Amino acid sequence: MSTIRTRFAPSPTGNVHIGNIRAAIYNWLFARHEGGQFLLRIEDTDLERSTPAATQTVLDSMAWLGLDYDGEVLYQSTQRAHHLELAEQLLRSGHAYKEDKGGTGKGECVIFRMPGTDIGYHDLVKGDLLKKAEDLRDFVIVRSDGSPVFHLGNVADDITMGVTHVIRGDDHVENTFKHIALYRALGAPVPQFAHLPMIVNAQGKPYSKRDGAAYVGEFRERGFLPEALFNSLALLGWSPGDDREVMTRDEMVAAFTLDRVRSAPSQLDMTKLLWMNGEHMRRMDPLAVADACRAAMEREGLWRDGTDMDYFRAAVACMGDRIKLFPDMGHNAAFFFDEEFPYDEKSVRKRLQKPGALDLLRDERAILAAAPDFSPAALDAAIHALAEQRGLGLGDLVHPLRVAVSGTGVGPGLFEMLAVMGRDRVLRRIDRTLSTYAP
RNA sequence: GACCCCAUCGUCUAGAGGUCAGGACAUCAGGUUUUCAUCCUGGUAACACGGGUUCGAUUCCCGUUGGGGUCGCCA
Repeated sequence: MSTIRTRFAPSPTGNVHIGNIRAAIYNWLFARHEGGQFLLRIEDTDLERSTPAATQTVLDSMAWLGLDYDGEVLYQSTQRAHHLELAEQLLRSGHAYKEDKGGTGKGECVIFRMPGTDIGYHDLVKGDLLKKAEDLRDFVIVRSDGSPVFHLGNVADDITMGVTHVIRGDDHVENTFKHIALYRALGAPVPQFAHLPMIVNAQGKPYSKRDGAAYVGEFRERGFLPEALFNSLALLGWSPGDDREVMTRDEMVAAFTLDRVRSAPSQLDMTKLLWMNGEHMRRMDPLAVADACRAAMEREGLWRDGTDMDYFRAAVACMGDRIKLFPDMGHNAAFFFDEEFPYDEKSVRKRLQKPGALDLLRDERAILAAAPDFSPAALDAAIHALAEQRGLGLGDLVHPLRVAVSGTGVGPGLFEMLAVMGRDRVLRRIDRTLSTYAP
């Protein structure tokens, strides 16, 4: 009774590419679905780039997305002696030989000898794949400076970790034939392989930094929800088979199978990701949404110390669907917290600088000052009554008032917004507006 | 160049011989609304091409075209 084991084996470079993290997500999803284990190996053999900070970036990205791994992290750099030992073993068994490859004078390296036969395997997403013997070449497994090469370390560590399913990007399919030969020569069971199509840009080329946000950290900084990025990335190449799209982690775990993974590359649609983010936000607890907005605003330096949390939460709730990303609270709703909010010139011209507009605003102020109750319904009734009394449309009263208290022509429903702001604040703002624009 | 992979609306996808080719995002047109965002209704929009196989191909096979990947003492 062997249990399924998958792994994510990134080399820490300081950034985690979305294509890479998607591979991690699929490994995680598959392991969780099968009740198996999801392991983590850091391929830190490139000492130049593999700094502690770079490794921490990988760990942070995974934690943020909820990709919890089983057991201890295996740092590949600790396995060097073992890798070299395996190379010796291959040398002894005749599966490898030493040679000054290319006669460059760099010294002898260890080269793996391909078996000279065709090698085929069944890829869990691409189907049956075969490579003819003549298309398979011997390859270096230990450099002349004595360091093990990727292929050897990768296979050796997967054997050590007992990995049963290797799920990775399809830029590795060609390597797979080499790896299979290595497993066999080492007398180890060959794992199952599943190669994922890449995430591409509109030109069909690998999606990169130039195409927009390409690293997990960037999505986090922009204020995306990890659930939304997880969901979107999972759906890029996989679908549950029904029409569900907005899904929880648990739902995806329950539905995930490798045979439903497509083998054609796909593009990440930022607009749909934004929509997905909104969907997940709407499913969140309102208090958590407010906290996340605050955190995002703090990150961007938009948070004002001393802001009353109850007022902040009410304001967030009032903004509702208008917030697509958490930082939007700071971008589009700053007027809630800023008594010196700027006035949108166009709105002022259109709503406040028309004949009689300011007089009307004074009347509205009087009514608001006298309103027995500052609830949305009561305010609605009061302003409605004034409109009726003057024979005006509701808009004639609503628009100037909105600009007077928020400086902008767009925002939440006026009466809800006034109720959240409260009488004192509203009156103060009207006074400011009046003194600013009164002739 | 050699080897390999891929091909359904603009995008993400469902589809595993017979469907009005379905859904989502985007888009367009109405409706609701004090604005915006929502929300509701409806619409436009796809099987790359050519051969087969079959009573019947989006679906199976071959080819063409197009796109991509790999060909390191990188990972």
